Amino acid sequence: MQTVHTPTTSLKEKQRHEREELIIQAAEEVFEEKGYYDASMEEIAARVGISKGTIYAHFPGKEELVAAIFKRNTQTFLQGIDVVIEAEPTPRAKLEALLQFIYTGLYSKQTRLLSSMYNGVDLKRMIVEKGGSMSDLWECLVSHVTKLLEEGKVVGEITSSIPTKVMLFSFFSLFSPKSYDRLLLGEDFSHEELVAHLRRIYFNGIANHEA
Amino acid sequence: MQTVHTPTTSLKEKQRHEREELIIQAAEEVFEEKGYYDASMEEIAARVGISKGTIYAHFPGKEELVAAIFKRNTQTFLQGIDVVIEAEPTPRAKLEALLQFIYTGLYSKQTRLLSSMYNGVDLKRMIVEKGGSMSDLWECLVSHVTKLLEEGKVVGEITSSIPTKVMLFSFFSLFSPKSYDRLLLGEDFSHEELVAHLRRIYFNGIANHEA
Amino acid sequence: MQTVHTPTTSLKEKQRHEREELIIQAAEEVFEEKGYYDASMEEIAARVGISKGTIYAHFPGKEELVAAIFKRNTQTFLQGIDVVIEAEPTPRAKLEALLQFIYTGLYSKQTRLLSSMYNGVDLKRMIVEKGGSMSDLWECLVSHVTKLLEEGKVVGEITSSIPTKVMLFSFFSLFSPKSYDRLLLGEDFSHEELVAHLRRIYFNGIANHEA
Amino acid sequence: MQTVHTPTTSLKEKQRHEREELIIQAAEEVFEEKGYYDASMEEIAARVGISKGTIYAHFPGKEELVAAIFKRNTQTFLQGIDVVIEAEPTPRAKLEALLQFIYTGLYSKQTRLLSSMYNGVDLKRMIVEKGGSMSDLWECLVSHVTKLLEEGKVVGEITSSIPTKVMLFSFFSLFSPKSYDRLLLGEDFSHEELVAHLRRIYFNGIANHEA
DNA sequence: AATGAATGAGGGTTCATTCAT
DNA sequence: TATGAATGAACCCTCATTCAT
Repeated sequence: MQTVHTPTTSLKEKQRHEREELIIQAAEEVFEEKGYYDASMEEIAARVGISKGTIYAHFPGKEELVAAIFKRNTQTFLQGIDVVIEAEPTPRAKLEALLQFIYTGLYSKQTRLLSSMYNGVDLKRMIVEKGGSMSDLWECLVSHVTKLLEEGKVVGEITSSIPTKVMLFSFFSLFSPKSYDRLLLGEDFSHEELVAHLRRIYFNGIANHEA
Repeated sequence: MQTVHTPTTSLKEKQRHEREELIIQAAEEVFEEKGYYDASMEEIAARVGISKGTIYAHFPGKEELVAAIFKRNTQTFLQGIDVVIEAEPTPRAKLEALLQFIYTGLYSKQTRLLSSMYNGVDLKRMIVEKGGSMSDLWECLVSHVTKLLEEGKVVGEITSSIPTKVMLFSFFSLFSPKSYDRLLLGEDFSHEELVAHLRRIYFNGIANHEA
Repeated sequence: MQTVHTPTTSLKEKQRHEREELIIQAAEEVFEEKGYYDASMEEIAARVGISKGTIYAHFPGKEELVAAIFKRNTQTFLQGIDVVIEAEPTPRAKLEALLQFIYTGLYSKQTRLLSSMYNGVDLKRMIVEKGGSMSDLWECLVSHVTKLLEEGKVVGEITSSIPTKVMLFSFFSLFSPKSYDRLLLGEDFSHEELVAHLRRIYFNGIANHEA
Repeated sequence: MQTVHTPTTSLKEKQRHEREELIIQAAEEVFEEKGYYDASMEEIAARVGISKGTIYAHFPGKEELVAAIFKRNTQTFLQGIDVVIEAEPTPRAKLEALLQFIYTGLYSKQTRLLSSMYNGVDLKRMIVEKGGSMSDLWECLVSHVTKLLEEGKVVGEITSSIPTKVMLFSFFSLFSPKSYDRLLLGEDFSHEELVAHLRRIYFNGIANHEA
């Protein structure tokens, strides 16, 4: 009997989720293309093929739409991190795998989106207020990398003469997707090639050359 | 007669320039504090102590105000680069000096400003369209760094096994001021310490270790 | 067959009526609490425990819902008037009874509702257009009071030196529930006390003091 | 010298005031015609012959526009009250004069406006919050009438057997302009006639008949 | 017949830009 | 030339109403 009703409910739930997913995707596109302010609810709606009002049936407002984007991406992303890391033997190998995962995965998109919106609203405030999940992604990432770097120091793979925090900072600086990458690199490099080179620079840069 | 008028004209010209400078300074402040959208012409004018309308006597619009900021910074900046570079002997020393100059100078502010506004407007389009001068800074910087990197390769200071373009990219990635620097680093490092560490990572990363 | 169906139909009819009654009650509540504009169909529906759409199966729109409220109240009210009046001997006694009936009965609510919504919509137009029934209540009331006042004049209970129309106007002015009653009176008076005093003022005011 | 500047300033001030006055007048019209909600800033602006935005240069928002209306009316009104009262000898005469003043003056419009908007917004809240002046009018009026009624009781003109508060309430009930006055009275009475009759009813109603 | 997701017109508000003074 | 009042387009959001299920 409940088997009769449960599917019915999940059908609607499912449709609702699909619709929300479509909205989030469109919003993501438009936000990235135009930035937070020039992205209008109207255009987002139009790109989904629905009306403005419908968005508000799914998300309370524009800010919450941004928060939802981050939340979704965060969830997807966090799920992958552990799997990737555990598959590798040494701290350095783990870091390299993490790096590959980040750079080729949706962290790339996320960061690009973030940077396209930073200082959009009080995006800082907003993400702190509404998106506990956003901080989660960040903290999870930071704690993983920190742990790996320190393990690397312990096993002698990584030099101890540079503070871990600086290495952490370099890590994110070097591998964060830049909006000017194409500008600098032209079309000469694939993502894969680029990341391979950057990896070499980074690990050479932090390597323990005395070993 | 014209000898009477010419100085008068230059006086006015001078005053005009001073006024524009004041506007640009105020605009720079407000844009960085609030981002492109939340910065209002009203507030910029108020901070200069003039009226909105007067801004329009000097700049055609808000976008052009941004362009003017970049243009002025560019000019100031370009003037310093050559001096700094020429004072050093080797390619690597030149690069390090350039780096120091960049990181401690106003390129820092410029970048921060840029990132605080990126995707504010169609800032991408705008800078391309209106800011020929913007590209100038960029291209000058790029050509200098490229030249130095290649010279370093020639003299054997720098490994030839990584493409110059990638090194270039790394250079800017690693040393560009990030909005999350304080977040990652806390208050533990001064700018000077940080740049010293990053320099070590970078040059170790691209060093020719066979030498 | 039709004997089978007829009761079925009336059952449905009855249920339909009950449903409409529930909607009207909820609407009345919400309209009075929030006023016409801030009352949303959503909330009315929610308070009945049905969906918005269902309301539209019973009433063509929000305005008609208001009209229906007045219509129902009118009917209920008109039924009481005659009974009350006939039970009294003299015109003045009839008027006093009527007054008591009005003031303690649902005319009070009606008027409060009306005033809470007046100029809500083009409520004026609407009531004229849609609520023939509304005018009915009004006209019935007016004709009864007019008749009683004139009878009172004839029997010498009421002064003839004031036009009946003015007395009529005073009647409604004095006894209409005001939204500021609590404001002026504080908590010092019960409805009963207040109406007793007002009755005295009114009848003293219109009394034939020569008699 | 200051005589040169002062007029310049007052000219602009004056123009500003005139413009505000025009806006308030138009707003008053539209609010009364349509009620708070159906009155759109657009229409108010159109009726002044200006654009929507201009209204916002004078008033922070729609609610404040309402508050401004009340404030202005209040000021105008309060100025008249004392003058009118002092010119009369006895409490009753003062009350009658006050009544005449109220009924024929702009209190009439004010009340009509108020009633046309009551329950519009949280108009209650709003007026309390923003329009200290609104309460002022009310309290001033109430305190005057109360005082006069009690003086009347002391000198024996007015019966002591009805609480002053009730008389107060009756006073406002009877003389407040009603939206249904024309409905009840037709075109048979002028304001003057009507107020004369009501005055008689009221004072007869509260008179001390034992005297 | 009931649902509630979707619609879309409409409203208040902001602000870059213009222009009469 | 400087001013700042005025403009008006654009935006976010609400909610009565509709309609596919």
